[in-house]
Amino acid sequence: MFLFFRLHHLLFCLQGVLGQFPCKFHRLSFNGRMTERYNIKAAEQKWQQRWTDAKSFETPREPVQGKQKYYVLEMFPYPSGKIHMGHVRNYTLGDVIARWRRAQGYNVLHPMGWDAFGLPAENAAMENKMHPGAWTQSNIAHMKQQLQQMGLAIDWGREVATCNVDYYRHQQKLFLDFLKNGLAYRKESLVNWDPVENTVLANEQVVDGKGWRSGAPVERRKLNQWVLKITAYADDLLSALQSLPRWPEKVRLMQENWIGKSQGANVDFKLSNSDETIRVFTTRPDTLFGASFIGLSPDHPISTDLASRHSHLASFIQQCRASGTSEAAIEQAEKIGIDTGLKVLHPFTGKELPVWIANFILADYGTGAIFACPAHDQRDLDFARKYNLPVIPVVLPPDADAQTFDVGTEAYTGPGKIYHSEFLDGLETDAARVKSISELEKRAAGQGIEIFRLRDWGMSRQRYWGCPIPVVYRVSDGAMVMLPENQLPVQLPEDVDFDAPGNPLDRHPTWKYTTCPETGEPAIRETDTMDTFMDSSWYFARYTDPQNTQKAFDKDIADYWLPVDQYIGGVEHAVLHLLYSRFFTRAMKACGYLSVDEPFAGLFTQGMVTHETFKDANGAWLFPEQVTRDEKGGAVITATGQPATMGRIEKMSKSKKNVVDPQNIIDAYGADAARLFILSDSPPERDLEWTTSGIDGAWRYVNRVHRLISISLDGLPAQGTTKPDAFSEEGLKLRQIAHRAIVSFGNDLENFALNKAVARVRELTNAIEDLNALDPASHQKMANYQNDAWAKREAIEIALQLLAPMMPHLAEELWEAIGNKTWLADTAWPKADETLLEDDTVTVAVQVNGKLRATITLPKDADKATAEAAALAEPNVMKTLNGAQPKKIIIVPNKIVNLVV
RNA sequence: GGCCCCGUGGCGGAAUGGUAGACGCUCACGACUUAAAAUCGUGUGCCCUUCGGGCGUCCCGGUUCGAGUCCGGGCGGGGCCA
Repeated sequence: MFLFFRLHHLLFCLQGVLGQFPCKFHRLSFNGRMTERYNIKAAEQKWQQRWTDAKSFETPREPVQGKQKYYVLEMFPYPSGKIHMGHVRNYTLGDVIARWRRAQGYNVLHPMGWDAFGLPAENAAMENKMHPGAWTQSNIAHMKQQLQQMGLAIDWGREVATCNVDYYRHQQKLFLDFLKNGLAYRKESLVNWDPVENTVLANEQVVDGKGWRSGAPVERRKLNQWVLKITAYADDLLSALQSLPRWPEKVRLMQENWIGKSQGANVDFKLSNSDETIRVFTTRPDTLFGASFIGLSPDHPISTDLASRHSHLASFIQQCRASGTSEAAIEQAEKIGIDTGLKVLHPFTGKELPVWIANFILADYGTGAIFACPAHDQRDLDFARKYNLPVIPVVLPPDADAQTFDVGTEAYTGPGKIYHSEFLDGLETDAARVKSISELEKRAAGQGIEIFRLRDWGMSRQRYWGCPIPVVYRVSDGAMVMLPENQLPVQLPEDVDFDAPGNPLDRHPTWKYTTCPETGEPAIRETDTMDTFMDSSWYFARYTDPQNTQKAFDKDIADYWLPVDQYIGGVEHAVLHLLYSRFFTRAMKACGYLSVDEPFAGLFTQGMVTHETFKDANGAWLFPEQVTRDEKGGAVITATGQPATMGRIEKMSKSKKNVVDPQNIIDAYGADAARLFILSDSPPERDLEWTTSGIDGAWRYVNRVHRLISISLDGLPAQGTTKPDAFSEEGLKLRQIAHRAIVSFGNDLENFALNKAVARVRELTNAIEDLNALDPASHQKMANYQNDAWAKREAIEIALQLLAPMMPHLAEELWEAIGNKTWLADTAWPKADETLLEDDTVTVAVQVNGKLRATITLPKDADKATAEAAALAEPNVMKTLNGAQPKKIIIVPNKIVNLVV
């Protein structure tokens, strides 16, 4: 694994491990001075220990008076075993913000914990014969130690793990409160059922209609499920997105699409041989005259009823259930249907329409029934063509001719003029919708309605490793009974086996048998557990008061800290986790837990960490360290000399073998270098390509800064020395660069442009090097040169303060080395001196016809006449003008002079 | 198919409508070294013979004194929803 690291890194590790390992790199001679080389390992450990011992980043439980609060949160990790580069990026971003806000004087909350329930622990239990709890706890211990090695400014005193009873007991109480407030209910609903694993699968766990692990064809099954009433907030969750300006537009849009509000109408079609009606939902009431048949979902009550009497319908419905329940699965499946023989009457024309059962109609969207207008809906058209049903165009596209317009195999779904539609004729589609609805309402045959794509949240999982649902079912009458608070928590039993498929709780010999809290009669526990998304839907609130044993959290404390000021995580949670958390916050408010509406005021979604991929001649993936690059950019397999093909640059993943283990990086380069590289190359919202040369560059910078400051120590004035009145030209320049860096660095952080912030601080250290590199003889000829040491100290202090959020260990170490007694972690953010931000002179570009011909130096805010005269006097400008008189002269003060000829 | 985002040197990326390429990576040359590594210095968009000039931000068109940036139409890549 370590082969790909260069030799010097290896030696460096050894030096760290063995302490005073005699190594010729250990001491370097520079400018005749012996300089200690930076011992990364020792320094990082030293400061981590100091911060821990001093509880530097622990936040008091009670609100701090006189300070504004700032809650920084990164999405907590699943304890899979060890951290990956995505974690490094996520937690480094958050740490920079937390340390920076802290230095700015905010009362910062920056906690960490573990999303610790979930399926992988059960899989591990099956494979390794290890209890899910033990597996999880040991993963947590290892990952915590890894995160601590990163030097994160985290309040570890607030650590939570969702699998601990201390945490999930409150979740059970929360669930009961939701239940009492009508926000949770039991519902028979369709699920993806894996017949081999005997469990429900989430849609994303169904791949090509088969269970992702068992490979068995998934069935649609009706099951009693616990459901959370997220749809009660559908409208609010949608409209409140506008109150979240600090969320990425992209995420708000994705949630908007997910909630999927549509305006439409319910239309009642009367059956021709009875008084019963079929209610359909449509978003296109303007196309009602184009209706050619009625379609029912296979799970519509009428379908079920008919199937009980007609075996050919029953077997058709059975066939439909063989595919998954997701919209994508239904969309991709071939459209099939069957004529029921029933007829309905069109509410406007009175004409008879046939009723079909079709597999592409969703049971729980709208009413589970549609009217089909094949001319203007692609799915309806495909279906109509297949079964030879009529296609009646009623919307004329803007450029089409009514006589010749014909629908072939492509439905026209755009706007246009209505025709073939009696009283709607001549109207535009939008107006026709309105008119059609009012006409339906007039005839009591329907009404306008808004519906949402968002469904209630089915949260039952037939799993062991999740939060138990605190209800029981009385055996005598089957009644569901909530457990009273004094019988909480319902703890998971420890003695479970994973030898058989299905839910170990369900087959546990004793756990599920209990008594009814109301009557004392025998009762059976709910053996489903909660979806792990519930665990992560309120952890941000628990962090505000994590040690509270009485309740989930104190209301006043949660109200003080929430909403989270800056939440950071991957865009893959743009919909589910973030939407669930927004729902939970509203539900918790409804139950009196807190007073805020939105959990996350600011959201930042980071890009992925990617890496190049390699394959051998047989197409098998290769680890990057198995491959050597040649000069021409090709690659060969190091061991065999066979050529390797370079694949795309992709997200790091074990399956493609393009992973770099952060542990190896921290061991070889140190946490600061890893943090710096992950911040420097790409804007945080974009994908970052991990490269060896990139981390090498960051490592070089760590050592370079250390060297720079080590060699600058001679002649540096003591900390707190009074500022001299005047500096040399060079000294003044350095001061200006330093103070401008404070401003631009701050702006960059405000905008999350951390790559630019890194560039700014590098400019500053480059400028300090420039001053050091000045030839002493010429420097000493400058006025006031002896005061430049003060300017240098100031610049170094500012540089270290700006570096501190990114490379905290190095910054602390050097801060101490220049004689500071207090720590950077406790030092206030520097303030820029206004007088140093602006120059007396400015460089102005001179253009002729928009093309740059010269640059001139002018006093700041010079008047236009001066600028014009200076521009015209430039030799190169005179040459280009060649005697011609400018027709027009545009002067933007301090920026540009444009001569138009 | 609809909606959204993105296209800038060899590479990652900078540029409130105002000097395109900050900062870094790569590479080349030089210094130091017996040598190498490390480090330091110089150069590095393309083209022309230099001073200097020409061309350059995916393509085509537009607005503007001035467009990487704004508008319209393409092409290419990605995301979400179908």
